[in-house]
Amino acid sequence: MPEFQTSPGMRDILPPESARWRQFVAAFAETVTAAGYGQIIPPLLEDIGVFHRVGEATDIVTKEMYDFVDKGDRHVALRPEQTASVCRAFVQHRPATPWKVWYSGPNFRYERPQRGRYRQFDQVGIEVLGANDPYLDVEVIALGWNFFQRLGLQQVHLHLNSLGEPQDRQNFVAALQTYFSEHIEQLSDASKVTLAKNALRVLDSKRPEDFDIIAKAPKISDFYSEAARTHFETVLSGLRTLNIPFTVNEKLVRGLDYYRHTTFEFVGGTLDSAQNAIGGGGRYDGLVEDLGGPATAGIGFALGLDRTLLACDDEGVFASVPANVDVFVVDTTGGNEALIITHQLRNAGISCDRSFENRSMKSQMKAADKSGALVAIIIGSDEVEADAFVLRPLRGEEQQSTIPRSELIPSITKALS
RNA sequence: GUGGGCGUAGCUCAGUUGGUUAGAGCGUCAGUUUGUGGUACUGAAGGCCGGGGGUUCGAGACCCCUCGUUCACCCCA
Repeated sequence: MPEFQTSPGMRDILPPESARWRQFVAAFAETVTAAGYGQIIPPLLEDIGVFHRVGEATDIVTKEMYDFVDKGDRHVALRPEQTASVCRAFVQHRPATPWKVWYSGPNFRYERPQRGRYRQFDQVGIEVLGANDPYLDVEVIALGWNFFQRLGLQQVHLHLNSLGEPQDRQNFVAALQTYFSEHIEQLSDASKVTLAKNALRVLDSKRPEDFDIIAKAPKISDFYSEAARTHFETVLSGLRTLNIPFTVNEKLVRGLDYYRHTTFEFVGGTLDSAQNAIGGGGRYDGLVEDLGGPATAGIGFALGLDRTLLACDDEGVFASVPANVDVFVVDTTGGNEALIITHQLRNAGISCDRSFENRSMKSQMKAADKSGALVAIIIGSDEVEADAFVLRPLRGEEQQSTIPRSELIPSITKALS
């Protein structure tokens, strides 16, 4: 074992896997920029207060944050997510609304690693600040849906719920608290602990012994105000109009107080139930306000790369490994010819590679094959003398041919087309 | 934070109730008569058997600790 390895929960993404990551982010960027979203690149590090506002006194903040005091005595933290940073940026810069942004990049949470869960993990996401319109909810959800379609994931399900207006939510939580307290003996031990902290999250329990009592619990839909019901129904009918299938799941909740109205999750059909959520989001108000800005409506979602790529593996999408280069230059004269030709090709926009350390021709041909190149250019002493090169197709039955140096670029361009 | 599984070559793994120079496949590199890849054959390089301590005449195998990894719990902004 080497002396130095990655820290727990951190890993290197090497080629060719890294190419998949790039494609993933590129596909997401194309999906959302086509809908008018601009990219925001917030810093990895924020004042810890930015994140404290997100979830006061939860495990999130108390145990799972990468925080430290910097050399200027500032208490800072590596961002555990990007929504809070986006809201902080909104307050700091006050852009015109609606402000539609997308992001991608690593986040950090000090958790015990397991399948699809790392301490440094990448997410992509979008947020829209300053518009409280159910059609925007539909747009945001539809963009997530479109993205999965674009990737080729067939088995993603959309789960949807509404938490109502703040007052609805508050009434509902009070009713839940009363109900669960009356039946506390029937709850699992873990859920008893959860109840003491947040009654809403008990609904989220995946423990079978809780299922019965949860099934009989008060329903959020009985607490909706007229406005909340109208908002939610507009969202649902919008999704139907776009032919986006969904399941209303009243157990889909968010523990944090500033969530309201629409919440949703994208669930991977092939993943185990305990960790099948590959992305989620919802409408939130109050977060911008908590960070010192004006009361501002917000909605967004984030998708985790790791779990989404697991789902891609399961469904066999994204499997093709792209070739490294189109052309491979084989030079048996020592390497100077390859130096010149690769330079010319690259300047002409043609991808190419070569061998180093003056290996045997056979060895260079092997490297050419492995590179995935479509053609090899072969230069030996004969070719140097004739001021020519051999163009050898590597895929298919075509014969090789000798071509004058002056026709390098046109001949290669033709061979690749 | 809690509990279980697993750490042997770059990778995937064998390794017999503890017994002498630790193996295979893949990969890498080099050859198979002089300038041609994929297939085949030959050969080579490459291991403090995760680390530390202990038991033993003897440990890759057994015990303890530790680190890493993995699965689950927990949590999930």
